[in-house]
Amino acid sequence: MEKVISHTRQNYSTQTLTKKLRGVGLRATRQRLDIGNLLFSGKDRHVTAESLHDEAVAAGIRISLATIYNALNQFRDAGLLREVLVDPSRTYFDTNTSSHHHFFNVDNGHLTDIPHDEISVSCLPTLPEGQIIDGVDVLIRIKPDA
Amino acid sequence: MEKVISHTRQNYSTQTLTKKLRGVGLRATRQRLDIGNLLFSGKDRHVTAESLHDEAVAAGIRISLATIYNALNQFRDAGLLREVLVDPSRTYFDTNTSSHHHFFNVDNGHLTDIPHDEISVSCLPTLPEGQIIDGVDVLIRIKPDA
DNA sequence: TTATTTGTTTAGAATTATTCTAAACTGTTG
DNA sequence: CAACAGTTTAGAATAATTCTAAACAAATAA
Repeated sequence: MEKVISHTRQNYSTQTLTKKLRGVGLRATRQRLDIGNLLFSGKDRHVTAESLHDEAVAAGIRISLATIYNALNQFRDAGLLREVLVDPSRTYFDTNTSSHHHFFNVDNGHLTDIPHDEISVSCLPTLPEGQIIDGVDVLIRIKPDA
Repeated sequence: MEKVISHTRQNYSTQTLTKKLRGVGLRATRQRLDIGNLLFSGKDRHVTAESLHDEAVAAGIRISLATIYNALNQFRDAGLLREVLVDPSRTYFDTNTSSHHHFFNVDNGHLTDIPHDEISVSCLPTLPEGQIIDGVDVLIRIKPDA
């Protein structure tokens, strides 16, 4: 029986990712590197724990669903991901953490970013006593014409 | 053993409520009248299935949690309530169905309305091909100052 | 009014997303 | 490399919500 040495997946530099994780106080474990690789390699993405797990499994990555949940929550807490509210029945995460908003296609559940310069909120409202703004979310629900 | 005739709760006219329900194709059952009474009697409200059930029980209303879920979903589908996205772990309903937005206090979970004239979204963004707007939600998350 | 039909309620089971537990394991630091 | 603290994991636990199917009540027909 031979031991198979899995060759390193490395679209996004492992070194860069490691720094990113260490920078927010997380150890660069194999699992976090693997999913970080899936999340941060290319363009911005929107995932759920389940969808990311499916993708990892399809890519031959050995990782439990619980670890995906842990990592997504840690990444969010660390500011590496942003949680987006679109559907009360599941949680979506966005790799784009910059200030921007979303289109949510109610017909097929697809979520897309609205560049921050394409929308603006005139925030006149008086905040309740002693409160400050933690964040602003704009969600534009869209559906097929007619 | 005497039969107790429960006297009618009637802050909000039962007749008006009955019309409201019939108007959207729902039978005016005792349970729907009772919770309609809780929801539409006074000022605008924000509830969850659980919170409304607790309130009903406290008011001596006999109604199961499943019925609350059914009714809230039916009321929402009928346009009598509006679902508000604030917390992926539970669903909130707003009795104010007019166009308006929300403050969500992340510290204590309280939800308050922002009058529609106190905020505006400059909606320049180009919609994806063949799509139209179904609705726009603005959520301003607030927290205690420092 | 009574009978029939169809919609509604309900308890409890089932489902689903998510978190917890505690044991095995692995980065990291000295 | 030793030791510790952080991490992963399978599986159990939890919590919100929906489902099931039997009892019941509102609307309608007769």
